[in-house]
Amino acid sequence: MRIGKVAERAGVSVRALRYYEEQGLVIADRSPSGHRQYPESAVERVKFIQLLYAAGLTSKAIRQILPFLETLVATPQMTRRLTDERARIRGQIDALTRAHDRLEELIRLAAEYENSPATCSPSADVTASHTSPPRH
Amino acid sequence: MRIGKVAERAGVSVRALRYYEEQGLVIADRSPSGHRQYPESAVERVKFIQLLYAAGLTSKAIRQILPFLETLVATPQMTRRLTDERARIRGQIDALTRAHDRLEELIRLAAEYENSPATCSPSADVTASHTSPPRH
DNA sequence: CTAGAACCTCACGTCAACGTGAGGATCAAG
DNA sequence: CTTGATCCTCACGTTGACGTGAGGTTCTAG
Repeated sequence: MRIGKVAERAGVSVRALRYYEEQGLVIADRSPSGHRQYPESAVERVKFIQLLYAAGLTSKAIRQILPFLETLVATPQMTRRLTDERARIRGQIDALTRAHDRLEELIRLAAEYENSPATCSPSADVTASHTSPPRH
Repeated sequence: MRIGKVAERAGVSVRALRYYEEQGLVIADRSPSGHRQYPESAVERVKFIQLLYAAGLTSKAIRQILPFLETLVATPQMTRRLTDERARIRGQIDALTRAHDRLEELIRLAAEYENSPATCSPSADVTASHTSPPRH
């Protein structure tokens, strides 16, 4: 399969695929004329790479994890990398969840204002990081 | 309060605080000599800014949301911004959760391999290791 | 009074994951 | 055979949130 088709099916740009090769994340055969030739499996591989990128992993971190997919051989270092990244992602989810909850709180206040602008509490400490009190 | 103290208490760098001012996220008085003077509330404000940065908001997005904290006046656009960002964060949490689950799956496979490498790989040459050998 | 800590303003450097031409070769269809 | 789509390799540009000096002023403790 050629690069354009892989890009289309994996939902990434052609440039991204060339970049992934440059980073050692995908390997492509070459036709006699120099065009990249990908196996079918490349599509799933690229999708997985995208998943990890979306989770905040760097090219380097992905490159260190990818060999496990092929060999399924888990060295202690490999296990360590996997669990480390899992921990990082958990932390990231926590941070996002905190931000989400704070925004939700603000959205609730906004809704209260839209329902009755005149009666809104004048000095709620909106920046404080306490959790909202139990609503009855 | 001066910039160094605010930085320390909010857990950010002095440079970051100057950058936030440049971006219009915090306002600081100036002493006659030109040193920035922050109110106590600046610490919480900066922590909130950091929370939003950590959730992937840009300076611009934060700048558009911050006025709501002071006025508590919710225009339709403000409500829109808040809910839009909440949606974005939810999407981000979803993506992270998918990556997390996928890593967990790999970690499970790695653990299986470490428990019985022979069933995963033909080469059973186990050199001296401090990990506990398989007990019959 | 003096030294060092803390502050100031430029202004260039960084890093990652690509985007965006430039300039040219190759492929697929009519 | 030609033409338009697709591909190639450089190689510089982009974006965001700061880092990092350079060169100079101000504050504060002894």
